[in-house]
Amino acid sequence: AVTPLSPQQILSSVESQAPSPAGPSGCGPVPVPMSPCPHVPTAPSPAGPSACDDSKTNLIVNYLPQSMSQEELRSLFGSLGDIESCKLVRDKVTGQSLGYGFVNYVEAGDADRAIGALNGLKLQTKTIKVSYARPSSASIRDANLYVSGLPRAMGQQEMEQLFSQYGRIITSRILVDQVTGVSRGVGFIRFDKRVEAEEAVRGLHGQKPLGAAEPITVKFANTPGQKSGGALLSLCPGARRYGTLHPPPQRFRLDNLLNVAYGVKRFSPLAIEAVPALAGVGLGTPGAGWCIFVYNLAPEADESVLWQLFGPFGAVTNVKVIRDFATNKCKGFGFVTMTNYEEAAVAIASLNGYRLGERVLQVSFKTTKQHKA
DNA sequence: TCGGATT
Repeated sequence: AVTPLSPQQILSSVESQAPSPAGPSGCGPVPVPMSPCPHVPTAPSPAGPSACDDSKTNLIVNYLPQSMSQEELRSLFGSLGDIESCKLVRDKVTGQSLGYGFVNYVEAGDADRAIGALNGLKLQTKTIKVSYARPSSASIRDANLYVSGLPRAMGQQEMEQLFSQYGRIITSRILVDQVTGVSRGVGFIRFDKRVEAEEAVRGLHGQKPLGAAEPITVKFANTPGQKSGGALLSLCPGARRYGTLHPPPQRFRLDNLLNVAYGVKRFSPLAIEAVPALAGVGLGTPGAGWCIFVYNLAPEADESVLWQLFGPFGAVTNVKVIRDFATNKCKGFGFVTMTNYEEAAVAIASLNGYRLGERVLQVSFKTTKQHKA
């Protein structure tokens, strides 16, 4: 039972925020699936060409803060006019906000004013995007592509230029390293139409961009919500069978940090997002985190070892054992991604030099890929 | 002895 914030409360909370850490696209790091408008007449519409035309009243709102509820969305947009319907899109399984929603006004003029008034509004750590929703249609579904192997020097504009020959691009993004801002060589392209995306896969998958050393891969993106498996294991890292290992006596906790630094009385997602230094490190920020290199794993080592070693130190979002392709044996190293810097640092300090059977682990933050001399 | 990557 959360009391919805009034628009004034939401807006006033904006004033105390630091500027949004916008990426190259000028937008926050939330997932931005563009989905068809959920406002679809279920009954045959009455005669008349404009009877079911929402194109001038129905808005899609992207980059909503994770914590914003449908009621808050309605409250914010309701301040600009009467709302016919309002829908925050949530994950089917978890009920978590997917960070976007739809607002359908009664009057087209209000929708137009809402774009002018609310597009670009900073809410907590996000900069919301307000635009007309495209009509719901099967042809715009599954039009989102995942691209990897991009040259590090390629920017968003350049990537769009490469793909735009296949159709109208709705959104694009290149993922960047959270510290250096350097491209991670992977990105997303959403086309207006699925057939355009299909053509782009046919035309660009395995191709080398002009001047590039490596070919890119182009495939349909995973639907948001499917995470890399095993995350739940980190919640029950009970195993101690690798010897005496002492998890940090003093766990670093977000709520403690907040209490100390900001005098916040209790833990809440809203409070996390209100703290600039912690922005984007909460739950639901896939792809972010601190990557840790683990060396001297046994050939038989598997992912569960890494979960068990690192889980006690805090939030682990991903683990990976690197294996030889032919033998499927571990090549002696692996990677662990942890959400919080402090927890990662404690894990490294605790596990570097840790004896695992006959082996002594070397654990450090991952370095940048070394290139040959 | 530092991958592949999924907003």
